[in-house]
Amino acid sequence: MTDHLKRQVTLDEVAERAGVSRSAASRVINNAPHVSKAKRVAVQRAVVDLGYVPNATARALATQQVGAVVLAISSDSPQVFADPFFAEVVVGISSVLEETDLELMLMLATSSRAQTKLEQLLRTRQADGVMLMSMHGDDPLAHLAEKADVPVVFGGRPVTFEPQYYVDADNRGGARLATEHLVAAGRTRIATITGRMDEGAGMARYKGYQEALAVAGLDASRVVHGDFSEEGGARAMRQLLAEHADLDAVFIASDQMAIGSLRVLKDAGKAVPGDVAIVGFNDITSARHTEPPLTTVGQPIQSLGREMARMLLGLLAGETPTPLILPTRLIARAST
Amino acid sequence: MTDHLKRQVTLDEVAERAGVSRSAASRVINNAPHVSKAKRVAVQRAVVDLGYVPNATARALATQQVGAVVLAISSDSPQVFADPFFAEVVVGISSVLEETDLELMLMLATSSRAQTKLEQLLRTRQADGVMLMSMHGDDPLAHLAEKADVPVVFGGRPVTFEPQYYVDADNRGGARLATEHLVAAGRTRIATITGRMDEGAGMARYKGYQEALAVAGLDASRVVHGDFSEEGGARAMRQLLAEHADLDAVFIASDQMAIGSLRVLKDAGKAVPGDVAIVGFNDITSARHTEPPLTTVGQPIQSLGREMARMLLGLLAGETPTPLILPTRLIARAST
DNA sequence: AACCGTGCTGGGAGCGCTTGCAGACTAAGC
DNA sequence: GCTTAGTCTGCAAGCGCTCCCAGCACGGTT
Repeated sequence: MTDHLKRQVTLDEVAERAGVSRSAASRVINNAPHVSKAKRVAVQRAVVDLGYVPNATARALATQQVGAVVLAISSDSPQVFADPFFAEVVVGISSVLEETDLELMLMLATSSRAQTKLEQLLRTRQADGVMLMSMHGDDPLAHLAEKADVPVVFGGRPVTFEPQYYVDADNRGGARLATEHLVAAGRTRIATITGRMDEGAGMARYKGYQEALAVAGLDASRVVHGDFSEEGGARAMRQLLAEHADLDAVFIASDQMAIGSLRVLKDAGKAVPGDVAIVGFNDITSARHTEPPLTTVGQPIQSLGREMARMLLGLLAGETPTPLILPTRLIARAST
Repeated sequence: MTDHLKRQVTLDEVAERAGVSRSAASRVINNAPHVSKAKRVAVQRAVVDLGYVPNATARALATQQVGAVVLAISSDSPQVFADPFFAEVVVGISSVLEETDLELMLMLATSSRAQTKLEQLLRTRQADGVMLMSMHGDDPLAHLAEKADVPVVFGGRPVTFEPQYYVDADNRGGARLATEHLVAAGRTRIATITGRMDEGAGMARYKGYQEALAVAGLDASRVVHGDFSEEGGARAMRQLLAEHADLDAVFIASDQMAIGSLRVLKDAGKAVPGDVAIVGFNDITSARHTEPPLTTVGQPIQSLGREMARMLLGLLAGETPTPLILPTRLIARAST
């Protein structure tokens, strides 16, 4: 703690040094009109001489704009955020925010204390806008957000309703792609391990699977519900094997679960893709390094973040953006 | 954009409804002394009746405290942040911040614009404190931070100097552990693929390797410098194989590089760990899923974040914390 | 010569909150 | 009963900035 006290340079000092009024100085800082060339230059000089930087707080108070948006992750477990997924989203968001004067605040609303904070935020305009990723089913926050006092864009869609503004990945389309891929490979007894059915992504991927099989005229009853986790995937695969010993392929709603499944399959002496073909979802880094490398569905995660930010910016600018669904694509590797 | 306009409830309204002065109301909000029980209760009632939430901006202006700290990642590439490492750090940080009234702001200082922003932040107290992770060598920001106008704690140490407040993982110790493990396994021609030598972690891990071999009286000249990336690891391994065909083990400064190396080793027909034993660093998730699963050094990443936040909190409270070095540990798997 | 833009200019009133301070009031202490 | 200390209480002065507004100067119209 050196000299945290040497007071900040204020607008008044700048004005004085430049020999103009505070109002005039303010105008040139925000380069507003109605300032003569001469004064404008004088102020600019003073600014660099003094090393003036506007006080964001004071400005915020005066303009009633915070100058910051928040990315809120509402979830029941703090660990979800450890998922690299979010790191990527953040990179996307931050890449577009970087070109604005907005700061990014992060809220991991996992404890009830944090949830309350988020709620208040939504009500009381402590941020100019929020990007909300709500992970579990009927999150009350999600509803609250819809009628919030501040613009909200959703990342992903809750299961229970369709928010007004959101950007989502085409989970259903991706799942269909994956399943069709299995069909095209000649598999006929195609099972699925779903994600959590109280999450939008889990539900959508399951629907995609059903659609593809319906089109192909195949049986879509080999279903076990998982939870997106590796351990859950292993469990689900054991159950699948027990209940549907005849399966020759399975579409698994996340790579993590696929990895768990692979282990079980190996222990059970099933060859992949010989006996059973596997396709996962997400294209996490690990998917390239499994044995065999995992065929999976990739989604443009950074774009997701980028588009969320852009949409929010649009909202802040008074536009009325339309929801966005980002394409997913099949990445064929050795597990099919 | 519904009715973002219904004005906020202010302290004055609370005071009026409670029949007290604004000062009194303020005191109970901040539960300061010198308020009679009766008025205290009255104000509290008014607060809930009105749904009052203090305006953070106004408070910040009055108290000269922002109520937020920032996590800044200074780097030349935006992609570094995509590393799950940071997601974990953030989880740690946010878990301790959650119990305070501080918000977390994120700055990925990757463009020069963002760098400038960070610089100003450091000078002008736009945050109450900052946690800085500076990735590349002689980052001018790092020096700037040391004499900043606001408390700064470093995550990891720059190569060029030792900051006053930091928390770091015991990279050197971990590397020593890893190398000793190789020695203990009877390997004698132990090479290393280092990380970037302009990063603290890269340097420290290299030193640890050297130390261990010195103690064991073994040759420490089988060295190739990598860059922490998977591709770089592959490249380095090819070079290593070409220059030191006799090696029987290699300590690789990151799991990513180890993964790249594994591929090269396989192509070269070398068995792991039969012909050459491998140990990585970081214990990323993928490390469990390589073929064979990777022996590696794990570091307590969430703790790193947690301790950074705690240290910053201490600083804000006027304490003078001492730097912290977190232990790393060897995780033995099948590659050794 | 009276009149009307048009573009600058600075004064000053906020934005919502904290806090030093002086006054009022209460409870002891002698 | 009067001082002394102690506890409330509200006034008012900020925190640093924005922005409305009235005032002014200047040049061009009638």
